Amino acid sequence: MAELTSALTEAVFYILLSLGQPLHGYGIMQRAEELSNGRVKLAAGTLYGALTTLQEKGWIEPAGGEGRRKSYRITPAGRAAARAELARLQELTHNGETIIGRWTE
Amino acid sequence: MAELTSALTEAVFYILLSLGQPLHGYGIMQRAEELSNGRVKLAAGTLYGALTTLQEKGWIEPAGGEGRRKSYRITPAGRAAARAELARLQELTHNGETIIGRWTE
DNA sequence: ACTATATACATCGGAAGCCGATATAACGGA
DNA sequence: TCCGTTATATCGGCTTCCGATGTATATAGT
Repeated sequence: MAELTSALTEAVFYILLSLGQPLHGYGIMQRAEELSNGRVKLAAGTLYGALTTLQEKGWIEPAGGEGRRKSYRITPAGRAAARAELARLQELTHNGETIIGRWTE
Repeated sequence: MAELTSALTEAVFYILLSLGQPLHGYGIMQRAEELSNGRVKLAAGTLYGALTTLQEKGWIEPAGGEGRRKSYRITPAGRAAARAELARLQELTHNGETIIGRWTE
């Protein structure tokens, strides 16, 4: 019933955003940093752990791979999750702007 | 280092937003639910745990209390943290909108 | 007077997520 | 040859959240 658990972590959100096209794990790391203007640097443990749980949820799936690389692609369920998260963020941001905007100091 | 740990949790963000005026713990629970349009319901463990850690960080402080109630107020450091979090959320939302907007399906 | 509900604070164990360190290994350039 | 980059993976530790449980008072209905 927890509404908070339904929120995606920033790591997961950027992983999903990084998969506009199929990409391998290390590429996701770099793309997430690029998409966030250098702010989000995924630790290895975070990334590879998330890749496992995201596959279990059916939000990403293997997309082959060349050599050592393992590529992943986002699934329709993954896109839906990212869109739902965006809606949550928009509401949260709006609420924050409204409330903080009323602070006098 | 970790850019992700610098993010506030939704629970903490709403607790700070709830403290536009001094309020006691149980009141924060209700105010957070109200501010989020019923979406965020803080569990007791989450709330009272967070009140302790937020005091340790100096983001909130005791503000007296009538009878059983313990009131808290937000500190300048707490307001700064909330504003920084809002900026992060604005950037995150903007990035999400841009990238998801380019998805074809 | 009895009972139910709301108010109010607090702690506990479990689950999940993130981090940094560590390990392994192939590749390319100096 | 040595080093930095690429690349995947696991581990222990820490923090945070949740739901359950416990305790206690206040209020309102019957």
